[in-house]
Amino acid sequence: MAKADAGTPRERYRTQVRAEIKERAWEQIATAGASALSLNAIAKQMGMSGPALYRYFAGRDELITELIREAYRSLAETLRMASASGAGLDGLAHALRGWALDDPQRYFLIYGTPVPGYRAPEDITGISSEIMAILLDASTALDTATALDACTTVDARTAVASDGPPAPFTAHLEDHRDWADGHPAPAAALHRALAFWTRLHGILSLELAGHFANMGFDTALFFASELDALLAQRT
Amino acid sequence: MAKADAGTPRERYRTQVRAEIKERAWEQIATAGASALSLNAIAKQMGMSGPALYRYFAGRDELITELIREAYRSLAETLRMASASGAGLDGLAHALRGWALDDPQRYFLIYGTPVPGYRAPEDITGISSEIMAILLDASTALDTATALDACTTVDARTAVASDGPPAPFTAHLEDHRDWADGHPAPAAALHRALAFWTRLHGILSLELAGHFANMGFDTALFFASELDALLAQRT
DNA sequence: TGTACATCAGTGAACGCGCGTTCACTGATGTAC
DNA sequence: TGTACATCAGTGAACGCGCGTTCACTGATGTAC
Repeated sequence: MAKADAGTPRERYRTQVRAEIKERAWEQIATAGASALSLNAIAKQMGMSGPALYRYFAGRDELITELIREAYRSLAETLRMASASGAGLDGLAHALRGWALDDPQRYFLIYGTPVPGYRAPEDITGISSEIMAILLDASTALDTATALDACTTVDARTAVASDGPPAPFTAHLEDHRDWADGHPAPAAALHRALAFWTRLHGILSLELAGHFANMGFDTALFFASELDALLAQRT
Repeated sequence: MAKADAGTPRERYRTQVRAEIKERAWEQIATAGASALSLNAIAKQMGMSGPALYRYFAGRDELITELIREAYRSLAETLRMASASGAGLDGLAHALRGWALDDPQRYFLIYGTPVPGYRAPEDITGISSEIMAILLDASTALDTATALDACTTVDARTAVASDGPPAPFTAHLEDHRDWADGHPAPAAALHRALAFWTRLHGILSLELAGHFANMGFDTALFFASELDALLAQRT
């Protein structure tokens, strides 16, 4: 009767098979992309008949949704661990990059071309804003540290990062910060977090899609360069 | 016998029907994404039978390839016109944004999630590097103008844009500029062009995918802000 | 100008495929007395 | 401990669908004399 009957052998078997289905699904996605994911193909690969999967998922849509959820959770946990190890925005960036390179199609499942009409369920929005919260934490920490530096050193190049009037868009964010969901980050940190997200996504998505192939430069170096510029920039 | 028999009524009809097929294809892509594109559905919508389309395209793959080519050509022409009107990098950025917002799925056809295994034909690479050349022109022009400013004015904030030793990645590009395809742009301009591309793509792709929906800030303002930062940045 | 022929757009039937999904059923596993 | 029953994983057949693609054919349009 209890909802979490995880102890009984049958329940353990169930979760195990569910896990294997998802495992095969990830393999398929990595090989041929999410649009090619097929229940029958997964079943065949597991040595079962197609309808058997309906014991574990209500249908293809539910499986895909679960995979998206899993991708979000995996990314959130990766960033949470990087954050916990005290690496700051720089560490988050490299954790993000590592996670993306680890399974490009998983990255695209979250940040790739949207399929028109699909709506992500409610709980995924939650994970998504948890990710944003981690970014905002690190962003706030950076700005705070920079401000302290500026007070205790005479290095003008560091000081400029928190000097002068705020950028127009930073000012705009003062009045449009609902998406930060109550996070106490200053507007400058919101601004930096947004730039962090979009700039790194820009590089990663083009890199993973192969648009840098045959261009010959070192993509890791470019990534690091953009990251440096971002961290040094005044918002 | 001549290859371009564009004058004869039959040829005019042919190109007209071909154009309508592509038109319907774009409508379908805009509605349901590229993966949902179906020859039979297009034929039905035009009031013909499915096999009729094989008079105009060798198959689904050729049609999609042609659409991708058309998207690249459209983008290249849009940027070429913006460039010709003398608007510089700023104008290119807004032309790019307008083009992307005009038909998000067309943008994703070029810059979206790649389908593993697909290889673009040779001539598309050509258009792609033509786009890059336009970017490099504008980027070079900006750096040159900035350098002149720095010589004739005493505004230190402008001068810093071309001051000091080059960034490490700019130095790296000195040795890895084959992709510029003989373009005479200085390495700093290559660097800025790359940042232009990836940063704006980062914003646009997330915006078009709906990741900014319900965040409440003005995406156009964010775009302009990132553009300003990019143009002011020293490379 | 009309007649004979070639070109070619479009049709309808058909093939084979794989998809998601349903349903009635079998057989093994777990549970209650 | 064994017996009766309930649970439930998995099967195989079937449905309906739409897809890309081929093929032989019809009929209209253009061309050559």
